[in-house]
Amino acid sequence: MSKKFYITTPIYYVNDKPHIGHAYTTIAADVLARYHRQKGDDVFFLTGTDEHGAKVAESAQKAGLVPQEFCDQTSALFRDAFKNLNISNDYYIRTTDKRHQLTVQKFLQKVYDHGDIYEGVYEGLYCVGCEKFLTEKELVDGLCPDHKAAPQQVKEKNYFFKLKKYLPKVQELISEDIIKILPANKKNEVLGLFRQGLEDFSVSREKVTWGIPLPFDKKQNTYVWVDALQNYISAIGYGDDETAFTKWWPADVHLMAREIIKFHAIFWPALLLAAGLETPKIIYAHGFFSLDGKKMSKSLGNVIDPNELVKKFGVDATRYLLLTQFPFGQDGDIKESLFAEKYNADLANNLGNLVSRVLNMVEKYCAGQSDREVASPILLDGISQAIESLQFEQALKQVREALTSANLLIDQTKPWDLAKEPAKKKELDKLLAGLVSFLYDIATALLPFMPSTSEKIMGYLSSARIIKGEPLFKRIT
RNA sequence: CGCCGGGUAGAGCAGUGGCAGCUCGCGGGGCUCAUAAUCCCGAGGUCGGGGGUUCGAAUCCCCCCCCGGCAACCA
Repeated sequence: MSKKFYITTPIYYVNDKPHIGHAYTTIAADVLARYHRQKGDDVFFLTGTDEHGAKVAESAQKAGLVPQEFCDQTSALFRDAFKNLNISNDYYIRTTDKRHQLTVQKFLQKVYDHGDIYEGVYEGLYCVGCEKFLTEKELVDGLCPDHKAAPQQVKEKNYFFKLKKYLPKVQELISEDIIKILPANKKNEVLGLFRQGLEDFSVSREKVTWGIPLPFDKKQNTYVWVDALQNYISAIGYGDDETAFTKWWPADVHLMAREIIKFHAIFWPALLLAAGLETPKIIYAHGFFSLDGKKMSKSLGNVIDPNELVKKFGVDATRYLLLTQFPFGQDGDIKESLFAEKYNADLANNLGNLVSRVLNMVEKYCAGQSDREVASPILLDGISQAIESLQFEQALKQVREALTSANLLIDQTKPWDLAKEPAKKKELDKLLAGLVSFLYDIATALLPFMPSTSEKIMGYLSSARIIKGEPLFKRIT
């Protein structure tokens, strides 16, 4: 019986265009999804877009669109970007989907009936011009930066979730790794949040018009985070398709960037407990990019569009380059100028050229005939282990090292000399068969990372008459 | 004392107790199957600073300096 594997990315807020950070998380999730499929697991891989909230409504207005149209447009940008990156998600959820909205209402009703949502008062600084609450941080000299006006202290009726009631339980689940938070330093960070103290949080907004109405008070809309988190259960049929839901839930991995870990590690499990559901197994928070030492931000104008990378390097190289910049769990700096360098060194020279030289020799010296041997468990096991612990750069490093040693082996054994002596034909055949098998293993290992390249290599090697073919990665000059 | 990262060769980064490594770049050499690719040798490091633990520290502990991020609604 095959194991089920349910993996998610965060759903991306449509207030922004897809950038390299979105691509990074989604590619990583895709690698895991493809790896598990390759292993024979039954995989459900979810990604999508988060579309409600005041900011979206505001952006829509600026764009001269009604919110739904605006969301349709931006959500499509994400969908296209992921298609470009060869992302193999099984479902693409949008929080404006009818099915999702119904789920959110069912879920909240359940929590409400359970007595864990109560009426309270939200107090904050409200800017009439923006028609929304501002945080202290957003203010400039105590004024709204857009309207140059002092915000008013305003109270509104809100519904609150009894987070505090569930904190001890959630803390226990995290401490005991029932909810496993990775990497380990992120677990410590989350446990630190418990020590600093956490308050009940508001699950609704009275003045935000673009959202899902609360089932028990239609005048209020669901707070966007509460809405968003539930994508993980609505996508697999909570309250709608019990068979599917039972099959997939709980999630095996929620993958995300580190800035949203609190919502996933604390708020989300607490809400799930209140609704009587299981908590996710692993919450993995990866690092952030900085670009040339600067924080990636729209105002600095240093945001990289993943579509541009794909145009320049191709899909597989883009996937490879993003995952090999720095260890997955940490933050790291990247320089766009180094991409081409790494592309040439690792992909064109090391991998691409090795494939070329092997294929060419088989074509020339063996009339395109070569037998393949069985896979080498040592190489593949090491790589599997690295992938399962989400050490993608480690996995790819092992591939790189293997390629280097194969290049060395060719130089040492000099097949071109063997080819000159008919007496050594057998030795030559055996050598090349070994290399062909080796490349097949490499292609197997690379399948989750670079699916098209991997298939291309396998195709070349499996052909009845092996020929040199086209270079896998052309050098960039 | 707010919390969390980071500071390792010219550049970019691995490495969490046992001779300091990888990629690029640089200098020299080899090979010719291959995408001017590949392979070998070499130069280049007080592992931010100081103190401590240890037979042994980039790695563990303490103090300090510098850089970045987070600090309740930021996807």
